[in-house]
Amino acid sequence: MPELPEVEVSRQGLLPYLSEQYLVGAVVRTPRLRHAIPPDLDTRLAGLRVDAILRRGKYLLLDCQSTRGGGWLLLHLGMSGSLRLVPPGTPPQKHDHVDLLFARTVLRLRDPRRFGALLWHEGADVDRHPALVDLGIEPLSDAFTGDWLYAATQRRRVAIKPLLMDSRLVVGIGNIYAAESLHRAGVSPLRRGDRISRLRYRLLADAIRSTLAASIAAGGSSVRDYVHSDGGAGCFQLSCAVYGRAGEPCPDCSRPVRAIRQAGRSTFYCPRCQR
DNA sequence: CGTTACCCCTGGAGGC
DNA sequence: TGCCTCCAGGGGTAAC
Repeated sequence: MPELPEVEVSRQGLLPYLSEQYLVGAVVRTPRLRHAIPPDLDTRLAGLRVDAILRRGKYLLLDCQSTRGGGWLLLHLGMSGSLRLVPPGTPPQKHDHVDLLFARTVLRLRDPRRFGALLWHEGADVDRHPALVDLGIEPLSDAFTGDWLYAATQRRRVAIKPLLMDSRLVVGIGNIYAAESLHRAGVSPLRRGDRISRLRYRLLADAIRSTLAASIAAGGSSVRDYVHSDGGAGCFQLSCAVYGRAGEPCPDCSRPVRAIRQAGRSTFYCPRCQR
């Protein structure tokens, strides 16, 4: 569920509550999600202060440095993860796997499918963590342009849609935003990466940036104690043009949206508007 | 090397 | 009501 916008909205929602706050411990109810949760998490975190919350791709990074052995907490929400802030003592519900305990609040991780992750990185330079070291460009960075995409895909024969979802190329674009960005740019999800013009890559980069930014802006207004969500409405707060709309009319040309499968994932697109 | 297939896990929807 | 199948917003790994 969470793609880049949802993670970024969670980051912004957590920031005012957790920055400069001291951790007092952790409660781990489930030994492993995608990976094993650090077994000594409770003692390791006690006394550390959250100095910053960053995002890299779909990872949330809590900077917990200290003069004596601090590090970084890496959080990934997988397909079904969500975070919320609850008062201390709030009884956990099903799939509430981990609590990060602060003096006056609890950050609670819920993840029914357990595809998420909670990792610890010892030391200061979190970019060297194995989960982050091979990640690609940030789509909201200034360096992410149509020209960059064009240059990076000249030897890629794979279809553009799975290419956009490859986090070693560009991070944060999941199944929904890949479909929506391609529709907005008028590019077929089936088109090979090395067969898209520079001009159309510029349209695509702009579409990715604006789609992600609009979703962040829409989500940013609704965050309080409940830090993102199960996004049940689909594309977070925004409505989707094609995702999940097989057979419905394309908003631009009214012809039916087509559903196919690519690399094991569903793809939605308009065969008329997207070439 | 690039690319595909499969796996991890639970829950909801829909068919029978 | 139950049981079955299929599907789901992610990503890591093995195999071709």
